[in-house]
Amino acid sequence: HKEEKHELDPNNPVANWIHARSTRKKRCPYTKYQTLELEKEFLFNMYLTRDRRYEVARVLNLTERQVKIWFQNRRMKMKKMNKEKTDKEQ
Amino acid sequence: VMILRSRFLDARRKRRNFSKQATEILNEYFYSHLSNPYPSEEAKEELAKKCSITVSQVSNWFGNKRIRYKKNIGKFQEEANLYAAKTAVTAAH
DNA sequence: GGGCGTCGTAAATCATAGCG
DNA sequence: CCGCTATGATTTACGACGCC
Repeated sequence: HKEEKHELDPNNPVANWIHARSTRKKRCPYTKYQTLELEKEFLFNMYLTRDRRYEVARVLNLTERQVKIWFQNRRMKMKKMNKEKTDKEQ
Repeated sequence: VMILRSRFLDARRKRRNFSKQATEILNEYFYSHLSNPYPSEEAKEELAKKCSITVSQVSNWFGNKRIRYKKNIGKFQEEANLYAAKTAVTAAH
């Protein structure tokens, strides 16, 4: 489930690969404090309510979108860690 | 507490480079699928088994390989030729 | 039907293995 | 032993698609 429009260029195989959109925001590592607070919030609950998200974003000086995506990524990380843990036990 | 936990998590970054044979297998797949180096989940599982590493590690390897190859195709030209020749030989048999 | 969910990934960055 | 770079892993940010 992953196809984007692209034109063929036999001389450059890379031309067929997925391109990042030029409008994409550059990755900006969060501070220790921001990460710590996000982790605490995640410990409290894995899913954010609308106003909890607003509050966290305000306090940490992040956008609501960044907070939403951070939680999505954090849930994926947890899932991966759980899988590795259960895989190891079999 | 969180500090200790984060140190513990960072400790997981301890790693060894993959074996020569594993790298060989991954590179063979990569260069023989250069026009679309995105192994399916099943292909990843097979590669993981052959390389004695996890599926996650296979995904990491392809992610790193794609971006590093794309960033500097010239640097990998020799390697690309090597594996192209190698797969040509095995195909001839 | 817009907004949030997962999934797979790009790209940058981190941490260190290991070579010269 | 040391500095540097190659390499494996982790962290942000998003597109594609799903569901309600």
